[in-house]
Amino acid sequence: MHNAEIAQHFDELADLLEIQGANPFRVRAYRNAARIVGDLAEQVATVVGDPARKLDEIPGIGADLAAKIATLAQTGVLPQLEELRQQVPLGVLQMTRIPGLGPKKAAALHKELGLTTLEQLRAACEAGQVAALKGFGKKTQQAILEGLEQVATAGQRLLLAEVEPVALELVAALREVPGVGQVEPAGSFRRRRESVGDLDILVTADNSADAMQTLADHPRVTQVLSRGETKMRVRLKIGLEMDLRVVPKESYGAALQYFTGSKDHNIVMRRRAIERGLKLNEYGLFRDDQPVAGETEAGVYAALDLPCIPPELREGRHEFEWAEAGRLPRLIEPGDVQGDLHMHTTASDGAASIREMAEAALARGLKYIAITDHSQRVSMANGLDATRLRAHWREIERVRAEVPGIEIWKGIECDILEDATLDLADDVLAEADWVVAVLHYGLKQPREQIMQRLRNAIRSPHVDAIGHLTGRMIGRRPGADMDVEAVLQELAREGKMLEINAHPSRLDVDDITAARAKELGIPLVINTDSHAVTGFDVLQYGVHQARRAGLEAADVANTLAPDAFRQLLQRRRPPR
DNA sequence: GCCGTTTTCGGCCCGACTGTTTTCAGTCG
Repeated sequence: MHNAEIAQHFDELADLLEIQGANPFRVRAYRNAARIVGDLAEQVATVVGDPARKLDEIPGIGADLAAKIATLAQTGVLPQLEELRQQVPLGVLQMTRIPGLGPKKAAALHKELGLTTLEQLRAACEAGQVAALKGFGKKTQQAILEGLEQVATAGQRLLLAEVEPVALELVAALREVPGVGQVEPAGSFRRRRESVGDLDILVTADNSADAMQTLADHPRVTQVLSRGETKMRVRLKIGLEMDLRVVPKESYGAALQYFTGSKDHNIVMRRRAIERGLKLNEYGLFRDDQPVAGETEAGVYAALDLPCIPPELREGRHEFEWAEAGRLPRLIEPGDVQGDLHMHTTASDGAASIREMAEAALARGLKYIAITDHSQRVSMANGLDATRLRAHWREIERVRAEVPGIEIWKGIECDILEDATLDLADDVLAEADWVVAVLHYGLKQPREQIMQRLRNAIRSPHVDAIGHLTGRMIGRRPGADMDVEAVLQELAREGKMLEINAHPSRLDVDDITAARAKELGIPLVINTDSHAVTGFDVLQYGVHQARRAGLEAADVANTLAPDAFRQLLQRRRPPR
């Protein structure tokens, strides 16, 4: 069983235990374990099979959880979970997805009214039975009825790039409000996660009323869900919920730290505060109610003996370990990138010519690009066969003279076919300056066939890098089933590069895989996969993903100057 | 269920808002 599935099992176990009223800290241990396993780059199944490796050496995993992980990895079944599923009906678990209904209330509905499905819950609400229950009332009953509708059209996470324009618009509107000081988006948006589940915006002001009214009246907002003195929650038209928090300016740093999260990161921060006889909350860092820090984020970290950890690293993974050891990476920045090695032109499915792409890249400060149109298999995208490709490359050579100041490389995005061969012959690929090999078709093939395809591609002397490794589309389709660790080992062995595809719906490879690639010394390349001159704008998303992986400029090959990149390529290429 | 230069037992992050309550539990982030 894969890590992601193991994580899901532990989360479900935690949900079920919570409904049964188990010790909340025990529940947290399971949730913790779900997150830890989900974040592991390596498949636990391989660790379990290795007698030299021990799962319970991972912080947060003790003897008991290690045994349960091993059971799940090997058998795919956890007896304790099966037993809980018998005891708690699925419908009761589903009730906790209704906003405002938590494990306690769901358990009460089950116990007091014998409800086991969402349909029964609806009927009980309509019959007025729920309002009569102790701890419930008319408003709760009405909220459940409305919540049942929402569960049907469940609020999905949105892509970071979908949320960004709306967030920036709301920030701009709040900055206009008289009396408002700083306005800053926080939460997973500030951590630059690939998708955002809800938006958090922090405001400093002595009086929250005007900021809250501005938000309530904003055309992007459809409904005010709750509104207090310092906190307001609204629903946005794009389908996301948003929290507005208002704090005084002396609390800005502490509040920004707190609302940026992640939850796991903050738990460690607060524990550090306690260890030092301090208390940390969103208003500041206090010793005996006297403020020690709070105005700036850096001040809060410094008072806890830490450098200011970049938001992208605040996931409760390795950031504290790195910070303590003085090994916090100097994260890559968008301006570090000098080349872009994955883009399309009108020769296949792009919207711009070679020259237009080169000029747009030059205008953005790039020093080199590789034109990588599709290979013939991608007929839908007008993919190139050998003849057309060679003509295209001659055209590239011609355009080089027209656009000085930028190097234009003859590249190809070569499909790795379903039968594990490459879409173009070796003699053609050998003429390319840059070959990025990718999976487009047959993503649902069995894992072993996918692995065979990737192995063959990586071992080809003509392939320089693997592009959008899994083929996933975030929130729309999963990637191909593969043993990522084995792929990375193969890349490291063969000295090949790995792409971080910057397109916001791909961001493939993800942060965890990129971090593991760095550990193995595999050079990453961040590419935009542009299909138009505006395509270059997505570079920042790839860089943010790299930052979340803890990558420095030195870990990303296309931060090199053109000559240095070419040398790196030559060193890593086997003789052709 | 995890963890230990305060501890192998007894802790485990902290506060806002709502609704149902007359002082607080549940939910959420």
